[in-house]
Amino acid sequence: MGVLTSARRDQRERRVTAVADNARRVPAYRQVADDLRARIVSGEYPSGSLIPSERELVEEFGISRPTVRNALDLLRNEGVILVEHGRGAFVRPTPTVHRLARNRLSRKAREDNQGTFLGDAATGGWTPSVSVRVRFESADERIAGLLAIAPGTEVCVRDRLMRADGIPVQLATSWLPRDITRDSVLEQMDTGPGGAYARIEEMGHRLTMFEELVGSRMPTSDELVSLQLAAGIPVLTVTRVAIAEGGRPVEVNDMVLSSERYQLHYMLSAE
Amino acid sequence: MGVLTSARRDQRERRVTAVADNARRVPAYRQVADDLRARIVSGEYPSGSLIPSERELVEEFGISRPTVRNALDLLRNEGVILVEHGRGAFVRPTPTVHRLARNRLSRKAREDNQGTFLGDAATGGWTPSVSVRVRFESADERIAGLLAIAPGTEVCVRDRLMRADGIPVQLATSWLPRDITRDSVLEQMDTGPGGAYARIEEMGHRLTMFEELVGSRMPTSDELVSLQLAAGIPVLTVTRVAIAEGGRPVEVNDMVLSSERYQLHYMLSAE
DNA sequence: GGAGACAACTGGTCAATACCAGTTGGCCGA
DNA sequence: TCGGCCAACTGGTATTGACCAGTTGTCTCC
Repeated sequence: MGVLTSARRDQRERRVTAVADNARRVPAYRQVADDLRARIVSGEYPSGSLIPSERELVEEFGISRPTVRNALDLLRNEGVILVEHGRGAFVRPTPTVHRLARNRLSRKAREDNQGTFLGDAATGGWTPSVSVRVRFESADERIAGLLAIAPGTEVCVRDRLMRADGIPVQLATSWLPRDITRDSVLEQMDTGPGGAYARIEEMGHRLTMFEELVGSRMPTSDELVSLQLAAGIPVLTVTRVAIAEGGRPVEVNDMVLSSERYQLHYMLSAE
Repeated sequence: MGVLTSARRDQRERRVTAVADNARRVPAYRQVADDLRARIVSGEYPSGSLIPSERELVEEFGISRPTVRNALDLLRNEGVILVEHGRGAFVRPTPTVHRLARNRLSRKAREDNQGTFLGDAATGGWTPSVSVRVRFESADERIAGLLAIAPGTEVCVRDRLMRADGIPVQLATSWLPRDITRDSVLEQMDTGPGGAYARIEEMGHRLTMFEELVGSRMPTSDELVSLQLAAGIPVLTVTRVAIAEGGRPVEVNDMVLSSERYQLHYMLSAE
């Protein structure tokens, strides 16, 4: 006999007595989800531990398996549990958050290390690694607008996948006008010490500003795979435009970060 | 007879021929979701329109209702459709994005209008309204740390719900040390022209810096209700610390924004 | 002793069915 | 004419039953 039997009877009695409150009958699958969530936050099911199997929960609560699965789906979409076929459902360990340093784009920070991602790694104390793919294409409407060039102009595109301690944490795609990158190391996979921004400056485009546009959304299925995201975890999106002396935009950088592992840190003047 | 019958037979034949590819059998509910999603992006089901009812889809695809619901749940969690009990499922219209201005915290912007939210409204051209609740409590660990005060010190807490054109778009909670707010309009609901920051400066705390920490997560059930969020839409979280001359933090502000309706805009110096 | 088969778990998918709960519009009676 | 009721839609919740598909430990056979 499950706990829900009495709970439901209570609800029914409340309805019968026609109390004026708006309290709705709580569906069984919600009750189960709430119960399990409570056990997790209370520590009864510690982080990383296996929670009872679906069939065990069927027994315990006295409800059918679809209803149990409905409850577990809720917790999964909230990012509370992690389900593995053939193994079971685990309490999701909360990963450490990498805080993107507020000064990550300052000239000094850029000179001190190999690039912004490697700089973040140095600040955060984790081991970075990057996979790069370079290709060329015609600028579409959006990129052309952000780079202030004509649509169709050839641009150099750098796709990168960044890892922290081997775990994929960030996807980035940069677009640079080809007239800046042509015959430079920017069209190679490794841009050398100081990163791409150092090379851009060496070619006479002194950077003055970075503009960042921050949003958030659920990951696409591609991102879900490449960032190894769990269900119910959104991504942070950052579009950065690097602006050189004279106001010319020289790079657009679209970043996708696991919201579970990243926070962005900004410092703004009050003036 | 549904479209899936032949699709599934194809899969089975492919398995029998033992082709070396890793193509898995695609579950029926996934196929239905993919099909419906394709119809939506193709424009066959325009934005805001009603898609066929669950029972109609059962007929069309020749599958059971639980399977249809499974497919619709997918689309719902992706934010593709919006389901209303008793009415049907609608193609989700993509709402307009409010871009939080890069200069929203500059002194000039603050002087020009009633506060940052009202300033954003002026920039974005929508009609703002705010509900405020003021209360007092003891600072917990986190707030005390951010405000550089002793835990347990009494603080003034301002809870706000901001609306754009009547639609709730932002939740904010501010903590201010009571020694700053005592006997001031900051403990009233309406802080007057220029907003809270203007009052803080009038009391002799000239603001020099704002620090912002940006993250993202799925909404809590409370936030889901008060921000009227659809399933599958994450929220942006911003923790802002206002720092006065001399380096003293004078306000901590936790903001929760619908990621669907907000983007944050930052401008960073390259120096 | 080691490799492989297999049993016994785990979750994943799907059907058929029943009834509850909002919404809507039309019909009927006052 | 107008108000209210009700039928016929819509999605929401839950059951029972079945079989598929990964994972893992054990047991047997070589």
